[in-house]
Amino acid sequence: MLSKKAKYGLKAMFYLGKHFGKGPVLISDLAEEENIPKKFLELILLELKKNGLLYSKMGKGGGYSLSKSPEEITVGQVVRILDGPLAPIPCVSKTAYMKCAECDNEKTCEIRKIMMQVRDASAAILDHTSLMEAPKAIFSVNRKSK
Amino acid sequence: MLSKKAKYGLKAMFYLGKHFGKGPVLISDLAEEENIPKKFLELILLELKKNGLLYSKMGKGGGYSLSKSPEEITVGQVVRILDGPLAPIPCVSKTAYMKCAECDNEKTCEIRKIMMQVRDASAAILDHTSLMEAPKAIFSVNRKSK
DNA sequence: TATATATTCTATCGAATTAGTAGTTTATTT
DNA sequence: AAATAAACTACTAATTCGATAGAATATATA
Repeated sequence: MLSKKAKYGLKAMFYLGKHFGKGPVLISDLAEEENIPKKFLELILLELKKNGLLYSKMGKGGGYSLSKSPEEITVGQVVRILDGPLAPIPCVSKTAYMKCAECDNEKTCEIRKIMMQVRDASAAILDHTSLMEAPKAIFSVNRKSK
Repeated sequence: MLSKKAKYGLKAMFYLGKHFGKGPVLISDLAEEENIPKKFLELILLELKKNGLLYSKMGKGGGYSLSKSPEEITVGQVVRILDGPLAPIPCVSKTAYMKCAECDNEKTCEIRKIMMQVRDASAAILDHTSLMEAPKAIFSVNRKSK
């Protein structure tokens, strides 16, 4: 499940994507426009900033803006920062791999094989969808064998 | 993230799949073989039984077995019972749809469009992978447009 | 330099979820 | 009746989620 945090974060990022090049946006405005609890949004934007996706400026005339163009920021990046790895289980994560405590033979683990496919499919979609092209459905899943 | 509950449940189901046709399996044996806390496993098996995936018998000579052949049970079914809908957000779930509280225009919601793709990709994999064919990689994700 | 503005930081909090455990009850076989 | 094994009920500790509160810091401008 996508957390509210990630959902709010994505909303904010899309909003900032639409405003890209038009100067900084205030947290307050963003919160009101997108119906996000302001204080919660503060933390979210800060986290996205610390991970290099946002630029901010304090004081009058300040606010938040994307640190690069919307085409260069993917939904996958945002989700990973706010919700952690896309992988359903740590042992199939490419960005945060961790061996299963119990599992002795990773090669033969059925669960791992399936979840690997799920991870790959999800990552393929989320990592190739930027804040610009988001609305387009650019992927499909095709049956191969059997 | 796949919960431990679902992970244990899948392990148990694969185990029962391998023992299909060889008589009932004891919770105790299953718990020990697969390194699952016995009491926790009890609850899991009960839930899978109540949802029609397992058959059980009390008393001596009793135990658990699949209620149908392993080919007929998919990983998706097991995960949905134990962890709920596959969809990352309720508004893209086919089995447990729920409108987003805030969202006024579902058609134009970017997040929804992306998560719909993720759901479809995940469901395609999990719903077409049975307890038998689990180890095979039968799907791939192909880029379409752009 | 004082003031207003806006982000940043630290801390806390209630509710829900997760991952179990304990103990009792019921059904079944011998 | 005794042994066996699942079924049921009820907790609980620890963590995560979704926030909120208030103070600190940086920046612009008058």
